[in-house]
Amino acid sequence: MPSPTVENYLKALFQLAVPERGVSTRELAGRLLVKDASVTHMLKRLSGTGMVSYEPYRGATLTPEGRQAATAVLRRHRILELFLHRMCRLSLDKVHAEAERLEHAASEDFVDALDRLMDFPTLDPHGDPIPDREGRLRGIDSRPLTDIPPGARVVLVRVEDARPEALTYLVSEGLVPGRKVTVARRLDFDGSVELQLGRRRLMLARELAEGIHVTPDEGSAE
Amino acid sequence: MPSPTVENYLKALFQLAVPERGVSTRELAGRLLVKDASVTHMLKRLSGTGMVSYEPYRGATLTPEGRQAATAVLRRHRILELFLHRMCRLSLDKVHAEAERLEHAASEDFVDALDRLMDFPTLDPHGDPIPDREGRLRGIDSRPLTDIPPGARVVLVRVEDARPEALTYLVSEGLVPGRKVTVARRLDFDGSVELQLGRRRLMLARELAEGIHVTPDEGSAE
DNA sequence: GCCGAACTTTAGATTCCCCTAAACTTCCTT
DNA sequence: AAGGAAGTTTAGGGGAATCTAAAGTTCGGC
Ligand SMILES: [Mn+2]
Ligand SMILES: [Mn+2]
Ligand SMILES: [Mn+2]
Ligand SMILES: [Mn+2]
Repeated sequence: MPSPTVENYLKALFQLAVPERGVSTRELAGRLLVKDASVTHMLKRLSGTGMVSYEPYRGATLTPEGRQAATAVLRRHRILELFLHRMCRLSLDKVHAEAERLEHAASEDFVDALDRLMDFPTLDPHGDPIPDREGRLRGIDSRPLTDIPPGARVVLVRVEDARPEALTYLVSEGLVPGRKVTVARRLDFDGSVELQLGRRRLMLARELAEGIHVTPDEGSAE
Repeated sequence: MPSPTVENYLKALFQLAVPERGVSTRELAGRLLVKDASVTHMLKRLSGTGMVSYEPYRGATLTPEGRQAATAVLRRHRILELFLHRMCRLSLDKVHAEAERLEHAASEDFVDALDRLMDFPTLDPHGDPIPDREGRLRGIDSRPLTDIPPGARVVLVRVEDARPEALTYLVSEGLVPGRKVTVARRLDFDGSVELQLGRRRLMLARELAEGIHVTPDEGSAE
């Protein structure tokens, strides 16, 4: 059984992966909040166990086994998050930290039981897809708020959970998956976006707007 | 935040405690499946942090802070066990191992949410009392099967979860909390007990019978 | 009161995971 | 084609938790 630390490395490697390129030492170190030297050390170890293919100075990639282990962690994480939010009523900005710990302790059996209890959901409470048991994950077509032309009416489908304080703020403004908003303005010089929320207007810095993914609101004519 | 290992030591110290006597190094080592030398090492560390009072060669006792931390772990453990059994349908002989890991990852908030979800239960699925938030735990008056005179009709209130294989066997025989049975015979020379289970009779070795706690069946006249 | 068995601690090593500081590689810019 | 900045690895060390082997303590039985 891989340690929590190893599971976190694998998950990060999976989430930072871009086709055709290895994930760099620095990138991983940044994500995991450890020093570069620690990452190098761990990559060698993971490479030794066959989870990662690693070429010094060239970055690392998951092997098929590593990928499977990584998506298993991601599946546990997201099912746990949804359970914590939907059934335990923990707020959207708290579930990530809790799931971050539970994901390493929860067995497949337990997580499958939660999955059944919630009737086999496909999205976590932040709008991220839940991998199936084989590690496949369905992409959702959505675009970041920063790509939407002014005037468009959209539905939030995903609100990234990377920076907890950012998420806390967005939750406090009601900007959670499912919420409908209108894009009022886009400031091209800094990439910030102004939203119309009912009668209020809210300015979002680019950083924030980039983490909010939306689709056109084709629903209820209102 | 104490590590999982430290939490396990505190919990064991709490559960092995007998009034007026320190818990011995060997006893702890046996319970935690580590060597005596490892226990000595840890006891010094715990003594340094004020969780344990430890006198070399004389055993160890929890301080008030240590006791509080220990009962908090026990509370998490038992609420998780009940949740896994009652809501996730995991079998009685599997919940302990799962809770043993989750207890170190689950926050008080999460566990309190489960507690509410299950309407503030007082007993775990093995019949052990769930400590309240202050660490108080209600004793249940029951006696081990080995103390019951032949002919008595009794209700199982507690089935110890120490040895997993034993529990698996008892579950397979339907010997779970709530089950009513009649004591058929008691073999004084080895302490084993024969039960009448409907039309079947079942012989239980002393080892097993000692871990089954019962009260007189005052319920339904049948 | 002593002696040995049972128990406990000490000493020294190992694994995992992290750190800092120094050396090394890569690759962009001039 | 350097030269240097950015990125990476190596070297050396530390804390947590474990182990084995050896030394020390306690205590019941004679
Ligand atoms: Mn994690
Ligand atoms: Mn999420
Ligand atoms: Mn445990
Ligand atoms: Mn239990």
